[in-house]
Amino acid sequence: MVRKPTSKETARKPNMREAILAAAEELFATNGFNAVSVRDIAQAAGANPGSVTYHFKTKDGLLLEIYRRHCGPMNLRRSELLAAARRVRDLQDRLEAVVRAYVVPAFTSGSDLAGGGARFTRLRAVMSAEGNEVARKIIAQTFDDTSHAFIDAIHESLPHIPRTDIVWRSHFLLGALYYSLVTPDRVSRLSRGEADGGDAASAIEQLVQATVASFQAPPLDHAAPARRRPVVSSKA
Amino acid sequence: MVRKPTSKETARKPNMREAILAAAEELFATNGFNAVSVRDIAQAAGANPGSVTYHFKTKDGLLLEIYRRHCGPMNLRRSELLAAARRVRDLQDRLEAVVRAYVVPAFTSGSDLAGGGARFTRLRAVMSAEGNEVARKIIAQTFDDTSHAFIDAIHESLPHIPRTDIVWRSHFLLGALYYSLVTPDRVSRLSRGEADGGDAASAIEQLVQATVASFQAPPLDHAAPARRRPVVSSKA
DNA sequence: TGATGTTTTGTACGATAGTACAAATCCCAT
DNA sequence: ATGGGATTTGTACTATCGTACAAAACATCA
Repeated sequence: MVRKPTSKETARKPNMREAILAAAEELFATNGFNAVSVRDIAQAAGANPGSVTYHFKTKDGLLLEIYRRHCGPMNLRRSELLAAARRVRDLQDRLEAVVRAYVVPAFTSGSDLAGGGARFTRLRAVMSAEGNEVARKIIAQTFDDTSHAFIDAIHESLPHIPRTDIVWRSHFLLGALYYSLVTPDRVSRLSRGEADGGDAASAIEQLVQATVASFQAPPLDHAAPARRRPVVSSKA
Repeated sequence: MVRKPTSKETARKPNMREAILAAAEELFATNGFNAVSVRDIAQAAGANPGSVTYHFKTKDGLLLEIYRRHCGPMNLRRSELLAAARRVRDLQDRLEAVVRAYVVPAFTSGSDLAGGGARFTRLRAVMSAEGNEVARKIIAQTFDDTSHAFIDAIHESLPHIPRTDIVWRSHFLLGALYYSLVTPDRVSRLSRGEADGGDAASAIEQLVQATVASFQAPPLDHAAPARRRPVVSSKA
């Protein structure tokens, strides 16, 4: 009954619905789910609280729609980049390409929606931290496939590393990624202004290089920890 | 029946106060600050809602007290371990010791309080994600000194890496650390049961090794990205 | 024991939460 | 222009929030 594409393809007035989604996304990503009221969202969107109920029925429904809106495009983008990365010949280069395929869509727009994917990724980080039920369900059934695909791709590039280690390290990657989006100011602060934590390009490059190196670390499955070989040459 | 621990001194009945603190810590760390009501805390502690007000005045005051309770011991522990790590002769070993000195107290008890430091660290992760004001203030003025000390120590072991890169990578470390405590189940799930994300010893070992490798990655300050040399031998 | 200060209990209050719903408004095909 | 569905508005209801506060219960010491 909501469907009414009679003449002009889409809804004639997508403004309000979109504005509410954008406002909610921003507020949730910044303050968490529970700290933001429906009235806050409506006010930020220049809408009436009743409009939120009308379009999304409940507050949970609003969050759900935000996820639905982003998950598809973002995972699609990742799939494309991953497929391209898999075709890289050199194993070393391929590893970096795979990691980049995972990281880049999280920072840049996973879709054509304004604001880019960084906001949505920050939202995911916050929902994850809050243990939000709605988010947890969607995440597990939407992102686990993608995660497995990436883990497999990384494992291909590093066959001698146990899959378990790769899982841990890719988990660290996601944590680092989330945290970089949650508190970018901390980077600026600790670097005494020499780095800008909010600069996506820097964050991506730093994250990719650090992560590639972490994946390349020797496995630690063995009971007796093998003597690690020097990874950085002393040529300075 | 009960020995007398003291005559006057401090609280004669620390039970309730402690129970409230412990319950709040657990609930906040699991569900976030705003999702937990004072009544939830009181019920979990077997106390009356009024007791919370009596002991901590406000909900913010309760959170503040949780931080006060842990920050001191945890930073002390880190200082001790860092001082010991600094005395390690071999640069390679020292780097690992420094990273370990940062990671270990976050997982194991930062004090003698029941439950260990992991719960408090998880709490910090969640508060950070929610942008909690009370937490933000304490964090900046309590942990930044420690963070700088660790960054300096790492920089000592890796003089050829720009400080900016070290800041980024230690930021990633903290993010990975937080995320490991927030959603350990994801590790278990993605590894298909082969790894236990909740096992602190595994998490520490994996995190330390991955992080050490990431710190050792070549710097990327240069405009023209230098061709990275193979880090993993091709003997496999 | 009885007085005294501390802690716990019970309850109440104002504010705000999510949501429901009727009335008002808007847009487009007729 | 106009009728009718889609949207927006305004408002109200109930639940729960954080907090305050008086009374009850308790522990300690003269």
